[in-house]
Amino acid sequence: MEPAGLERPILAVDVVVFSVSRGRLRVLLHRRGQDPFSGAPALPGVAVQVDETLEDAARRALAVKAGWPPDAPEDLYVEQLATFDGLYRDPRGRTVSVAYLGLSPARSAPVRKLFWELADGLGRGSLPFDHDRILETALARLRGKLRYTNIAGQFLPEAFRIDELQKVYEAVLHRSLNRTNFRNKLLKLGLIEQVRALSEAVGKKGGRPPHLYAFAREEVEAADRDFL
Amino acid sequence: MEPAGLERPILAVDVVVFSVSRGRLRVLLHRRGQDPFSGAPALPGVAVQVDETLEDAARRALAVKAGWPPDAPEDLYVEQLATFDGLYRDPRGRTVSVAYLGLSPARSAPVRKLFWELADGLGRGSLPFDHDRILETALARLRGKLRYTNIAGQFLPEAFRIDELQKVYEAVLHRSLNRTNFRNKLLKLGLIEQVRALSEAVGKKGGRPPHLYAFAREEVEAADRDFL
DNA sequence: GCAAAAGTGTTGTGACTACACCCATGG
DNA sequence: CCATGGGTGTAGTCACAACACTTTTGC
Repeated sequence: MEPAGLERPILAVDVVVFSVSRGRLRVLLHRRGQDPFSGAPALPGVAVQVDETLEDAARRALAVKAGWPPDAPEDLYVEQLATFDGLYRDPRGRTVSVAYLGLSPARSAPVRKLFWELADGLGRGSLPFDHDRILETALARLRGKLRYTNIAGQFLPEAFRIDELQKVYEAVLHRSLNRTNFRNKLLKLGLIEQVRALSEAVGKKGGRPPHLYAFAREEVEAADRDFL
Repeated sequence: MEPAGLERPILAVDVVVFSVSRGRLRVLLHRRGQDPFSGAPALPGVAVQVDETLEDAARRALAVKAGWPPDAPEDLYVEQLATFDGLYRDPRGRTVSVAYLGLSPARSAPVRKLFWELADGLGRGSLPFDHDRILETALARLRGKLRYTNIAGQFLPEAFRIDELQKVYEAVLHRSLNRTNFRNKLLKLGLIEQVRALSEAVGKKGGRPPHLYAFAREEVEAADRDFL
């Protein structure tokens, strides 16, 4: 019934990796090496091969296209975002792209260089294909999940100070939060718990030494808020 | 391993259409006509063609596989759910499937026959491929969106009584809700608004005639609840 | 009048906001 | 001892669950 041959859409993946450093939300982009849009910054992406999962393809895109360290992708947090269709145009033919959302803690300098500051311009007509829309969707998902999951832990080391966590939230949501209530809310929700007092006050100029906290072990989807 | 030639995954769509009738949540299934799993009930799905969008493919699957009326798919609400990978095995080779979630109001008898009651067994080892997991994901999405969007309107006609709406919520969430508070909450959220008093009391045996309500026009994503 | 269903009001509880205040450290 | 942050307490407001009560119909 169906026409045989190569009359099928090409399946690809694109990856949006966010990171927070120096109080700013940043996104991983690479400069395209081939046409179309050669030289333009874009989300890393590859065509999916028959013998790899979508998530594997996403990690491969980071290594092959963006120069991510070959060992590092393994422990990077990634989740599927959505599948994009229609706007895509490519000389190779019709392409459907499964987008992935990745979150990375601040890392070594060579990796940090891959990230671009998420300024107001980015994501509004500045990226090729439909990457603007993918980026927009990724940011919306990230902001949504901050509210009711422990996903922000992916931006930080195992143990962290509450003020570090608050900076992450403020960078992602792009507005300032009340210090006291931020603290109380996350603690009462059971999202984070105190680990131990900070012994090493690294390069502080004063002030009471903070405690260290960690996100609760389980992948908290924070108790589906009841509807009535 | 894989036959040479088509060294790319096959792209397919599967559709989960829910409906509520007689106080029960139901899902559209069809009996497969070909191997594998010939004769077993399954979600309707087709391979995506180069010249159609994913959503078009999803609507085509309903018409071709499930016998959905050819004119009706146009106004059926559908949204993309997620893309499934890995578990899928098919003689034609590696397949990646983009799942769609559809919501249908109660309709004519021939269409109603396509729906299966969502009993406790369904979705737990009873469907072929990874359709159990797709169904589970669809239900979770539907329940989530009930809480903060006007999506439930897709199950009902333009104007409806509040008790009808409550039955929809109860069927989907699978628990009973407090009549008074259900009413107050949806009204205060601004999700629904009164249209006019009901003139025709169709076959009622008594009681005060209800008002008619409608969902607020816009696709209310109900004001992103602020985080602090 | 009485049952039945729709619609309204009331009260207690708990969450969130916006503060003021106390604590522990470096210089 | 004071500047600098970390940590705790509190009062007002608002949303919400539970439930009693009133309204409007059919019979």
